[in-house]
Amino acid sequence: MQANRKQLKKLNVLKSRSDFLKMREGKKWVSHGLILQIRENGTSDTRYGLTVSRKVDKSAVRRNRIKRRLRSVVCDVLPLYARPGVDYVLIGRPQTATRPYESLCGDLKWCLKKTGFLKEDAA
RNA sequence: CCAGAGGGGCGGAUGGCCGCUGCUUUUUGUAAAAAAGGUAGAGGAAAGUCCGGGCUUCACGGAAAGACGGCGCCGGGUAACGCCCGGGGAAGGCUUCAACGCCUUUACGGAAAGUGCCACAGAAAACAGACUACCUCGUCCUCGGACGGGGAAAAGGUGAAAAGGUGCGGUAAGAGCGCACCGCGCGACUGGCAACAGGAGCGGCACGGUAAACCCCGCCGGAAGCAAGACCAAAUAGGGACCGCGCUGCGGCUUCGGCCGCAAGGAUGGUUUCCGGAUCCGCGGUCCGGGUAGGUUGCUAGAGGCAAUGGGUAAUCAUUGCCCCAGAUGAAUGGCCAUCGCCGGGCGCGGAGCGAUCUUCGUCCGGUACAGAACCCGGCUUACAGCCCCUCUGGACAU
Repeated sequence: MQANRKQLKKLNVLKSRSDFLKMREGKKWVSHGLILQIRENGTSDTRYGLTVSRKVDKSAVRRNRIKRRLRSVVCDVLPLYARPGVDYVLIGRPQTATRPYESLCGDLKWCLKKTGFLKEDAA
């Protein structure tokens, strides 16, 4: 289920604060391990961003671990299952640090399916 | 061997698949860049942001004073410190008949520069004091008391603290009133760089505590911070300069290029027309400066590490040699998995022992901390699963 390298290169990172604020206009779906915000960006690029606020965990070490696991999930799932030309923002939850990795990948696919952005040709 | 105290150190390992950031090599490519390989990549506290610096900007630069803030035994270390090391004083604890000694703590300058405060109790508490009881004199009388004058700080009671303590002399009773010892103050002189220590002799004893109360004295401090600062600079709006075309009427001004005000007109908008209203009064092009998003830089070779030798009780310093050791920026240094360590507990076989119990090995379960560089150093404080080393104390065993 690993994505190959060519597909990974298409992923860009959301950086500016205004991009994140625009995500409020898009769709949102909550799963057990993560929250997905989704919005079409009008280009052919697939972009993603991560949000783990201080509300989730006060410890910077555990917040960084949550972000690293989410980034890994994004690299494994998005190139294969997500439609291009869309911005994705994953929001961490306290359970993200301890939930099994396979379940986290399943959570992201579930959110894609529920928001209607799952790629049609992916099984 | 076990337990405790103090000091110092370490802060899991190996492998597989897939990734991230910097530097670098080769190949491809006009270039941008891409691919493959190599190499480096979180901490003892990176944390809290509490002190001290470097660095940057502000004031042209410097000095002094005042205000404000901080610090405060002495000597040393340091770029500097409120930090560190050594020493001294004081307080507390242990041992001891006691001293000596050992350990711990310590914002520890000045109370004869001045001001303030010292509750309650008590007769009296800071220019300190006669309540009871003591001694004596006088008067009265119911003959042992009452009242009045005086002497006395020895006794009682109060308090955190009561005018040096004990003994002898002395006295009407007493009192450093006198003497001895102890305490206290001043102190020649001696030791020490100093803080300070010892102390001949002198003084009948006065001069309470509190400065984390005001204050006084000495020393230090300009302010803000890498979101500092420097550079490049899109879109949009707005500013300025120049060029080309356009510029109705009236009035005013004029440096004769034009400009301003009013009216008319035009443009925008609406499916069309008319009426009314709103907004605007030039349009196009080129260039310039400020400056936002964004980007580059500052950004890691430094009060740097490691080793040896030497000086010093130590903190630490000097010399020589070797080494280059994170630079991210919605923020890299990882994600997943396997095996093994380490610690705790259960079970099983075996071993030691009379026994309590201890233990090799195997197996199962649980745990494996605190915590993430953000310009960089020196400290302090706080958090921390476990493990190792040294010193001391107590206990057990053996001799």
